[in-house]
Amino acid sequence: MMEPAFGEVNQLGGVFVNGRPLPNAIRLRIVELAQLGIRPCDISRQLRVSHGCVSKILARYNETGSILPGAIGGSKPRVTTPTVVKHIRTYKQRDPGIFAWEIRDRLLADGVCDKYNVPSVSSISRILRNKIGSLSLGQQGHYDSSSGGNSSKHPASLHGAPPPQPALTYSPIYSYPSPMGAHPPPGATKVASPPGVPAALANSMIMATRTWPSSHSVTDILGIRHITEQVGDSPSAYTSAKIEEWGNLTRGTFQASTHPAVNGIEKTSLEQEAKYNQAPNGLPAVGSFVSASGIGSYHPTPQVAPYMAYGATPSNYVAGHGWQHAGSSTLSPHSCDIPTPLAFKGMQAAREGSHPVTASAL
DNA sequence: AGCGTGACGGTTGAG
DNA sequence: TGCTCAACCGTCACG
Repeated sequence: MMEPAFGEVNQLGGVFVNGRPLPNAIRLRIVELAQLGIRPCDISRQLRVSHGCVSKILARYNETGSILPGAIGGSKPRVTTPTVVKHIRTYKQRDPGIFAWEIRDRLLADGVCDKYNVPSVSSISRILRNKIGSLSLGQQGHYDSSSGGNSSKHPASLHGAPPPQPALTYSPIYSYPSPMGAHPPPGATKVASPPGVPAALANSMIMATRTWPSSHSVTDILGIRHITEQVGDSPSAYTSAKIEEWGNLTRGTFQASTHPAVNGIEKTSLEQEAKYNQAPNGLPAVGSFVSASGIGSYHPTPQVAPYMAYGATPSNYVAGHGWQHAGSSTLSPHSCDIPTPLAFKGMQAAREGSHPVTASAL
């Protein structure tokens, strides 16, 4: 339903899909530009992304070190897991007169829960009443403690500080078991490694961004250069491009810099993209298109079409980066005729100063 | 002019 | 299987 179809155009002429996050390519770009010293307002204009969004993405990046969007959809993990209930029951059995708030304290003290997932007093009361009280406190079916499988994403990763070390029960939820957990962000300059922030995620993104100085920089990673070429003129091209993009970009981004980067972590993001990738709208064309280009290409061929608005815009910029600047560029309705020169100069300068990004893309 | 913020209309996905 | 609902999204407009 409601497939992204064509997206909408914002006041700046940029294309976006209401309700959906901006492609990682653009998110990454925003951060990258910001790191180059470009002002948010200029970034906003150049990428044709609302300043509110730029602001938000940068703020989040500064806070979490991740450029990825938060987990969308789903439900919050339940705090009253079987394990918790089991403990509550135990407490109650040992001390029938125990108060809910005491149980709460004990759950914390015993490490069954941490402050982030400890049930509220009222929840505990409810448990006592519904699950335990009526059970006559007798041992009865033990809940299988592993239910935790609730593989959900949890919001905490992005904003809330996730529990330092979540109760086991939640490990799958709160602490993204990151294989990378071991090696903290090498270059994690800014990421204060937010507690619990999916280290992997942070890492990955960080790396993605931090590594960019390499020849494989963003441009490449993002494969933005294809923007112009891919964009057909037909609507379908437009669409497909968009969809495709979701599938590739990240993949490319992540893989490019950090291997396992992706695991689990931003499952959300990835999955989402995967989803997109699957041509939800059933456009055959899209599907094939996507997969075709998306498959395996390390540097995905990115078709950032819908957002070309941003890609196409600064032709100079584009050209400068070896993007296939198809002169005309323009593909979409709103492609961009909007001149956005200034900032780019600065940016370019900045870039050139540090590292030529050009070539890699080839 | 630039930026932070909240309302708004939208999508997503676990339960 | 379909629905609910709370999470997130980006844009827009206001201050």
